[in-house]
Amino acid sequence: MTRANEAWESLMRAYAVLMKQFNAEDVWGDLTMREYDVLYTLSKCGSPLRMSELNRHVLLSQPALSRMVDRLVDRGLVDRCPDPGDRRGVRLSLTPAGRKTQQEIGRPHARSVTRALSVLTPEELDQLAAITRKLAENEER
Amino acid sequence: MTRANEAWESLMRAYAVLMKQFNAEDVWGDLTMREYDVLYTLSKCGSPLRMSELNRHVLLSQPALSRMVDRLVDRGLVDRCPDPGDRRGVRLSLTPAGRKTQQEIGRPHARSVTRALSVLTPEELDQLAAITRKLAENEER
DNA sequence: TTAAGGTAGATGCAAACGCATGGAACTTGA
DNA sequence: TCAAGTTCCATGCGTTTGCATCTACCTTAA
Repeated sequence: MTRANEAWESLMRAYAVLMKQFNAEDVWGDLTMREYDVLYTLSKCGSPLRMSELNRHVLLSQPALSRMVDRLVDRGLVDRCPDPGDRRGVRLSLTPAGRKTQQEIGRPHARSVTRALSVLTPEELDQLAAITRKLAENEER
Repeated sequence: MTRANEAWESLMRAYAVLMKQFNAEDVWGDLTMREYDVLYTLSKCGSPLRMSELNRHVLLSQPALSRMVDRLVDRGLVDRCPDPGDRRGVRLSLTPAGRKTQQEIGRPHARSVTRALSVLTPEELDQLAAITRKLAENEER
């Protein structure tokens, strides 16, 4: 077992444990965590976002994301309009209602995150952020 | 945005990026990553394992796990037998075929993991493992 | 001993997923 | 300029998922 494999296994385990914890919290309203993730990504990355770009951030297949966006559009949380520059593509953005929903869920969820990670020291938090950022940025190889 | 929230977002993003990378690798045979995860957990945690124990390690609802184990039993990869000490429960273990399959997939996958994490220094790998272990162990609060 | 409450895992069912594929629009090179 | 290849997103379809619920078994306490 190499160091790399131990680190990855430990990361996966932490992810699973925390995701379960967060999922069990009663803050999601009538959204799933995955749906919230889409709203959050749209709010964070700065709309409008392309489908493919959004898909890069969300752990979901392209067809599944396509249909989830469908549903969010139907529910009035996301706006999907054709991209004038590339007529194959779409431009996705939050509606005002979508932004509101994201914020209302995001606030208590952010508190849960803070609480769950409060076992780490500020130095550890910085290290964790730096290391995982390095991993995520190294998208190709 | 607190440090904790930045760290968590970065961790999630790294997880998503790496999972997509691994999923795209052609090493999974006729298993899904989630199915492999079950076999891996059984091999790592030392069988026999209770359903509920297995469920703690796998990011899947209890019913979904129950049915996945069904399928793995049907395919001859997992053995499920009643627990003599608690007749509600079951004892899950790998069959020889299951162990073989896990190893055959695990080997190349482990190499992918090593490669993907090779952007980190040994010190960073140790820090990552230590920090995420701390997070996972703090299961309750 | 037994009734009340809790825990382990299975099952019905609607919703969501991934894979394969489709059509339309962009890009490239001859 | 236009045929071949690529990219973008949507759709058909069988499989898997989560929620709610069920049954069976264990535990506690009166």
